[in-house]
Amino acid sequence: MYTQLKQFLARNMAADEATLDAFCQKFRLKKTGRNELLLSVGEVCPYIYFVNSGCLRIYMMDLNGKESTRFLVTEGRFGTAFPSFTLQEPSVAYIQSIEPTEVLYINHKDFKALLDEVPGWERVYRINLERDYIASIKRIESLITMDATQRYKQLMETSPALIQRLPNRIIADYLGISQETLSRLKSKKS
Amino acid sequence: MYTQLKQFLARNMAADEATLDAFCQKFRLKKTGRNELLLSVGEVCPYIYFVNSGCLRIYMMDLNGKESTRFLVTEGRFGTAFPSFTLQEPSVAYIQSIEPTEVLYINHKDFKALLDEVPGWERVYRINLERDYIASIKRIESLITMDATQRYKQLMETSPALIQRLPNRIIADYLGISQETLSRLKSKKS
DNA sequence: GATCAAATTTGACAAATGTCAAATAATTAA
DNA sequence: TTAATTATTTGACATTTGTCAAATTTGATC
Repeated sequence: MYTQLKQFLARNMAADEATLDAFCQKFRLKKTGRNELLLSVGEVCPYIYFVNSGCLRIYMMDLNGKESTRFLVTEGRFGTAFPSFTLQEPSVAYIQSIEPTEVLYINHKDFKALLDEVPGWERVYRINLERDYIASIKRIESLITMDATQRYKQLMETSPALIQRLPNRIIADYLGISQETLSRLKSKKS
Repeated sequence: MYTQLKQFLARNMAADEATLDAFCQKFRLKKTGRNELLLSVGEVCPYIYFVNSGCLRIYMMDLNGKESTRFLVTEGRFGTAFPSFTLQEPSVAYIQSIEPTEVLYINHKDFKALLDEVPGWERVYRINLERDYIASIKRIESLITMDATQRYKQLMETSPALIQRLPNRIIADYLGISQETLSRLKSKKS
């Protein structure tokens, strides 16, 4: 149950088994089905999730019902409606399990406590924030410098598994394009 | 010289004057002119900057010479070519002072040392990372959900001072649109 | 203040992408 | 397996945005 979370920690943190266990025990397990909603717009996101298996999708919906995917979180990664969870304010995004998914979750108060109580965890968390922030900078760059074709091509190179795994519709609104445009890009490929 | 940096620290950190002084003394002062280049593509970014006055611009340039602005950093904020500085790898972006600018700067090694040596600093830095990351998430959202008109309107609401202060060209490539399109949006406004 | 350079605006047109509708294909659930 | 749902593709067209060129305005420098 905690195997992957421990691996995640051990990668960046020199901690003994007791510390790792104490850390992990703050998390609880949840299993969800396909297309299950974990958070709705307007709610304050209470949890941050660690994905053991499956895939979480954080997405927005506009007035016409058009969806846009902010993030996709697969095995071995933390994910949440980050602004809502961090600032404890109402979310503008939904969280959904696209596939049957197994997650570990912890509430905001306990998560903050971990930062105070577990030596080394604040550093590990900070380094992960840096990594996530860098990933978001690269995504911003691709959105302001590349057209749809280039963005799709880049995603194929960096995350081919995602493209195989997820429906077209979700890949499209992750890239910020319509599914029809994506469909045409895929066929027009040389 | 260190007034603003101390204020920045004091906002989130309970530290005595001696600690603040020790912290600040790791930074050196630099004054730049208009449109001066602080970092070029391909270089490993050695410094993170704290802007006392003026404005830094982190931007990219494509093969045709078209520029895109990744970030704008004004008074009282830290800024750098973040992926390059953090990972100490070659930068894909330039750093430029758009206006005559006064910055404090510190190299990567010393900056990392601060995280170990100054109690409370890692927390302050982590909280700022969270804030910057949240800002970048909101920017991604605006890029995948809004058209040019909406993005400009949003920028007018959140940062009217930036629009007044900076040339059209830079606002445009920060929004990911051409300057001609921006010019038309401004006149067509109802 | 005059001159030069840079920034902005405007027009005409081209290219990219979105929208809507329908047809087809694939997947899920009974 | 079949029926029902969901996903994907395709066509026709509308809309948005980009590109290039030129005119105009603004601002910097001597």
